[in-house]
Amino acid sequence: MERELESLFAQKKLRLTTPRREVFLAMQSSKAPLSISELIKKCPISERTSVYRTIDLFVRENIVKIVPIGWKQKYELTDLFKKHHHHLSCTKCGNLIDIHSKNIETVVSDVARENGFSETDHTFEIRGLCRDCK
Amino acid sequence: MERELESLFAQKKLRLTTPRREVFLAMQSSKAPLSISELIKKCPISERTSVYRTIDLFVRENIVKIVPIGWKQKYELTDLFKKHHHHLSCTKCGNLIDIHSKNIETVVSDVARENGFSETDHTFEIRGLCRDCK
DNA sequence: CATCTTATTGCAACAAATTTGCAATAAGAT
DNA sequence: ATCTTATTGCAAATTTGTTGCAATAAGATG
Repeated sequence: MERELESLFAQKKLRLTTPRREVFLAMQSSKAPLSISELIKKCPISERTSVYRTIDLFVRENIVKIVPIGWKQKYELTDLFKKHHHHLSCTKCGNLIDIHSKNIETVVSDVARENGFSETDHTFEIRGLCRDCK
Repeated sequence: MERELESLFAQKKLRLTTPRREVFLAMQSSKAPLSISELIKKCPISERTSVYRTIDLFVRENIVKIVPIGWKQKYELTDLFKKHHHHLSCTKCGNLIDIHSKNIETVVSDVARENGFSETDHTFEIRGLCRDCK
């Protein structure tokens, strides 16, 4: 998997540097999406500035995507690394549940088609109380 | 409708001040959701600070809700003032299309129920190219 | 393996966005 | 018309994000 990273970067002709490795591993080891400030905390070896630059790079290179979670922008690995999914977000305990729903995807493409839209990306989130909190 | 505003505020026991009136009217007169900086520009009478405070209040009071649009946080009046809808967002021309889809709502409640979630709110956006841009 | 080239880093300085404290003001109650 | 107190405007502080540049280290080359 360290292996995997190397070939990924080689393929994209990007240098595999310390901050890039650190940021990628931080993202990979987190079960939930991370905000920039969380990411900066999780990457103590790298300068703040480098984390910003790295995450920008990762977004451009389609390694990481931006997801809006509970009204904040967060980052998570793209579908290349993690199966496409959406989130249920508990507003009480803050927990996130990953969901994989065929129906959501169907609605997305139906709505896009009906409106003559060529979809590149979509966002879906449900907020509320989870089983335990309600 | 100015009438409407007054009774709304009276009901919530909030003072109807100049910044609150200005922010509300700005939101109401805009067809698309607004970012804070757009809102500040649209509210020249009120201090920047007051716009921040007002929008926070409006969110707390469920007058305004936050919507993620094209990776930015924007604000728009809640369903109390504008029929519930979602957005198609063109990444080329920046245009927004409002959509009212029964199917989306169905999927939302199905998914929530299946996961023992009691839904309070949800987010849905499709990004891509609109009819004209593709 | 040593050397070379050049992308990337760290740091410091800057700029922008957001928050806070507080005295002055003005809503709305009496 | 007066009083009480929430809210405002303003200035200062803080936090968040950006930029320029010299030093460094990836990875290419011989």
